[in-house]
Amino acid sequence: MNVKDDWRFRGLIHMTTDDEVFDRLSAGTVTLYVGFDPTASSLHLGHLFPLCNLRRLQIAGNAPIALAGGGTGLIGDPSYRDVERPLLTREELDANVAGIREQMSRFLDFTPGAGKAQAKLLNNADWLTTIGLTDFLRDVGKYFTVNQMIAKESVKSRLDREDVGLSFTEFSYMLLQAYDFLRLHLDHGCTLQLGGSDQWGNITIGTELVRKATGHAAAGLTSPLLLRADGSKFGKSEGGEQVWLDAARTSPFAMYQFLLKSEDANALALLRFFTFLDHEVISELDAATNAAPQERRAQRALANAVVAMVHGEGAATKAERASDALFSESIGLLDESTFLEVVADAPSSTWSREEMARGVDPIELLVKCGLASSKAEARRFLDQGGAYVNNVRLDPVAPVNLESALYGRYLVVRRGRHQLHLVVVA
RNA sequence: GGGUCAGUGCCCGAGUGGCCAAUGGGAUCUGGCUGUAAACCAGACGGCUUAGCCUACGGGGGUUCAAAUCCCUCCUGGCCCA
Repeated sequence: MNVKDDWRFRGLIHMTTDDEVFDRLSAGTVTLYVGFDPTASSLHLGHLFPLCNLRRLQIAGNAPIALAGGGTGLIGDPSYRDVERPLLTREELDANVAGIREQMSRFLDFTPGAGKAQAKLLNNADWLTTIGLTDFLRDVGKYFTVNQMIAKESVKSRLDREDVGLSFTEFSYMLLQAYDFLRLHLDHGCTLQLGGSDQWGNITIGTELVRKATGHAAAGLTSPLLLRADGSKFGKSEGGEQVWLDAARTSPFAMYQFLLKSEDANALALLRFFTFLDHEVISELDAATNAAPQERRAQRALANAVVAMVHGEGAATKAERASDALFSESIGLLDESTFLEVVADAPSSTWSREEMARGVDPIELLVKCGLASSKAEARRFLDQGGAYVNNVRLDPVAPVNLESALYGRYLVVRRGRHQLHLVVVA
C-alpha cells in the first residue's frame, strides 16, 4: 500500500515539511519517532492515536521509535497550555515509563523478528539529564535566536497573556525537543518526527537543528488533533476521566461504551485513525452511517476494533454482549450467570441481608454506592428522577428493600444514563 | 529593591460595607427529545441533623452591630522602573 494514499484517505496528514517523505515511507526505509509524555503509568486513548500511526508505518517496513519524555517531562511543554504544569520527580517518571513499555508491545513489534523495522522505546532522560549546561548551550543554543523562538505560536500566545508569564524553563522546552531529534538522528539514524498539529513548532525547530548541526535533511509530519464537536479534547469519558488502556483503570466494557457513544461526525474519523480496516470497509461504513445513523454501525465497528486491539478479541465480544444486554433489554430477563457477566465490570459492594431487609433510605443508598458525593447531591438526583434500581426509577421517599432485588440478592443501582453500581446482598 | 495592578466557587469573570452562598458565561450533572449520538429545551450546580445552620471570596490580624467589599501585614502573579 502506498503510504501517502492511505494517509490521505484516513485524513492523517495535517502538515509535512516535505512531501517526498512519503516516497521513503512507502519504500519502508525510514527511522521515525514520536514523543509522548509519561505522565502516568498507563497510556490512555489519546496516546493510541500516534501509536497507531507508528504501527501503520512499521507495517510498511519503517522503524518506529517511541520516545518517552522522561527528560522533557521534567520541564513541561508550554504549547497551548495556559499554565505551567507540575513537574514530576525522576522516580515517578521512571515508574511510568516502565508501565508504558508493556502496553506498547501490544501495538508495536519490539522483537528482533521485525528486522530492520524493529521498534524501540527510548527515554530522553538518558541524554537530557546528563548533558552539561554549557555543552547544551554551545551545541544547541547557538543555532537559534531568541527572535525566532519567541515568534513560535506556542510561545507567543503565552507572552501575550497578561495574567501569567512564561518561565524560562518552559521557554527552553523547544530546544530540548530539538535536541532529542538531533540525538535520535545521530544515534539511530532517525530522519522523521511525527506529532499532533500542536507540535508543529517544536518539530520544525528540530528539523532545523538536525540540518544546521549535521547538514542532513530531516522531516516532520503532523496529524490533526482529535476534537469533539464542541472543540474539546478527545479521550475523556463522562466525569472527565481518562479512558485508560490499563484494564484495571478503565474496564474493557467502559472503553467499549465510550467509543460506542462517539458522535456521528467523529466516529468516521476515529475509524480511520484508530483502526486498520480496509478502505472499502470504511467506505461502506461511511455509507451506512449516512443512510441509517441510528444503527451506529461505524461506532460499533470502531468500539469492537479498538477494544479487540487493546484487550483482545474475547474482551471485545464480552463488552459488546454486555452493552446489548444492559441497554436494550430489561435486566431482569437475563439468567443469573449472564447477568453477572454483564455487570462484572461495574463497581460493587456487599451489604448485609439484615440491613437490606430493614429497608435503606434512597439517599443513603446513593451515597454509600459512591454514585453521589454528598447527601445534597443524592437528594438532587432523586428529586430530578435520575436514580434507578434495576432500571426502575427510585421514589425519593420510599426505602429500598429486598423486594426489588434480582435473584433475591442483586441491586443494580444506576444514576443517570450510565453510572452503575452493583449491590450484592450477602 | 522601587512603583503599580491583580488574586472571588471546577474555569472565566461580576460584585467596592448590610438586599451575597455571591449576577453572567463556560464546563459538569439530571431530566426531556433522539439513536446508549450531536444539536436543542428544562432544571440543578459548597456542605449539613435543610423553612434553619455551618463553611467559603489568596493567608493571618484588625475596624464595624455588620466585610468578598475598609485598614494592617504576609504570600503569589502580571506590568513598568532600577
